[in-house]
Amino acid sequence: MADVCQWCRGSNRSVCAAVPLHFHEEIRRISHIRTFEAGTTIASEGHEALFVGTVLRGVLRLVKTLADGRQQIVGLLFASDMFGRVFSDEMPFAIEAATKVELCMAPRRRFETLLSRHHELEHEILIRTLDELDAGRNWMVVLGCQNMLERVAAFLAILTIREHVLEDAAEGSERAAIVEVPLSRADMAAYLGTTLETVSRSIHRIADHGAIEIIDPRQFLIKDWPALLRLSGRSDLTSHQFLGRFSGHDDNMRTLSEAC
Amino acid sequence: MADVCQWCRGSNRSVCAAVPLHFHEEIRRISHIRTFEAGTTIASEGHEALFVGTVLRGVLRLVKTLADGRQQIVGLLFASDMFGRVFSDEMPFAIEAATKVELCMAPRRRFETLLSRHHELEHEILIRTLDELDAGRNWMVVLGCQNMLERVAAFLAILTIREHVLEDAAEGSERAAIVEVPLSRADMAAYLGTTLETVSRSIHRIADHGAIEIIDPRQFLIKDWPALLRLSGRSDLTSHQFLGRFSGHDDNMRTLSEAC
DNA sequence: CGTTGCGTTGAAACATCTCAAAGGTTGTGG
DNA sequence: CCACAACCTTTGAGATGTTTCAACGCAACG
Repeated sequence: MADVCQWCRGSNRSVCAAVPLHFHEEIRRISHIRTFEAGTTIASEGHEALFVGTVLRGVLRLVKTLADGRQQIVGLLFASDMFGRVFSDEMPFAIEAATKVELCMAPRRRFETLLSRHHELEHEILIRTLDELDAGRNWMVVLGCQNMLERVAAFLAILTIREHVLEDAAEGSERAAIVEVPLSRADMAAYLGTTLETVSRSIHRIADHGAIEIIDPRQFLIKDWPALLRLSGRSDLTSHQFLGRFSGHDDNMRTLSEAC
Repeated sequence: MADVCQWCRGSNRSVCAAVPLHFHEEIRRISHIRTFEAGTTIASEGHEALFVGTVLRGVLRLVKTLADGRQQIVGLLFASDMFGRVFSDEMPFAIEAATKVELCMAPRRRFETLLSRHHELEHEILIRTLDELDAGRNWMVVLGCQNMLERVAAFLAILTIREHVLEDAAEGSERAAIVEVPLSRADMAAYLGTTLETVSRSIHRIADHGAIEIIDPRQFLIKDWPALLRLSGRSDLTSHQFLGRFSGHDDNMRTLSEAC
């Protein structure tokens, strides 16, 4: 329990990392760390939102299920993203573990009380919510007016940026440009608004174009980054559009994005 | 200038209406009211966000334009909605007048300064941003996994709820169930992620089903609300999902939604 | 009275979905 | 070590929904 906040003092984009250290003691007091296996439902759609928190490791998916069973993933949460819904009694979407996840979680009510006393913290959450809103609207553009090849390419491009931003921020290393997709074809399809077959076909077409090389179904080598961006139909793509301002300090990837 | 805040003291969902009256004096001091003709660009994508404010009358559209000219409307702002982007220097989307609009606007920087001094106001903005995020994600479901007939039906249903909530809140009247669509077919298409031809065909198919009657291209009589909801594929549809918590006080429409 | 802008309608082209089957990998038990 | 099942991914071919392109209708306007 003593080292709950250790992770958040590191260099990351979490709310806690953005907030003065003396807040950590208070946050620590109401928080605990838990892990969940892939596939676990952390919070159900329509139920009361009991917990909020931060993703430490793994990926969460926000899922909306229609009455007839159709599902749409409306958001993916990676390490340092906040999950849960403050100031609302009902979860508008389910929160599920897309991979094995490690979460730092706190009871929602107690966290809200804490917010009311610490406006700096609430301000940081506003900033992140605004960025998430922008990112969500950017994703609406993908869903609304891009074809399936473009959607898949855009998804891979965004994932690439995101992963390399995190890595570089953490260790400053220049790794080989490999994207690790932490999702099944079915999850990708649910996020991209299509079917798993179309996702599979699109990935192979992107590989045929020479932009990527398929290492295994979940790992791709970025062979030609400008080509990938071109296929995504979003040469305008820069990390901060989908990831928020906290991802913009990475010169290496910025160069890559601006190369087209 | 003296009555800038008059509107916001009425019964509406605006930030100002939610905040103690003594704030109005301060907000008034930095605000002014302006009208813009339909089609005017109020803020350009990628430019600095100079103003924020509230829609008093009319409809704003948030537009993202891709390099090749494709456009997606990622949000529509109605009376009492806030526009602009606090705490960001660059507008991620263009703000355009979809109809003639009347706006109460304030310089962004000065408004941010005001926010830093009045946490109640910032809190209200957080609440609204969270609700907008939920609404945006709900719209992602529409774009991601509903067919064109369902999208158009859902759009009409949401508009119906929204208009009647506002009207009923304002005057408590029980008007005939007429939806007024404040958008051209092209704008509807850009919002729904399709073409204007498909929008037109879908509207006529909905009319063929008997759910609506086309009075003129922008006015529809709701003949069978349950049928409209059924066609939308979202019988789960309640106003607060797309409109935020401030629309939930209307018993009349809630009965309508829950009738299915 | 022609022009302009917007909405509707039709028919062919196209992208994506659906259904079906095959291929590959992983883990388990014989 | 092999056989087998379970699961995920890939591939194929026909069905379907949507787009595209073109023409037409209609009202507002100069």
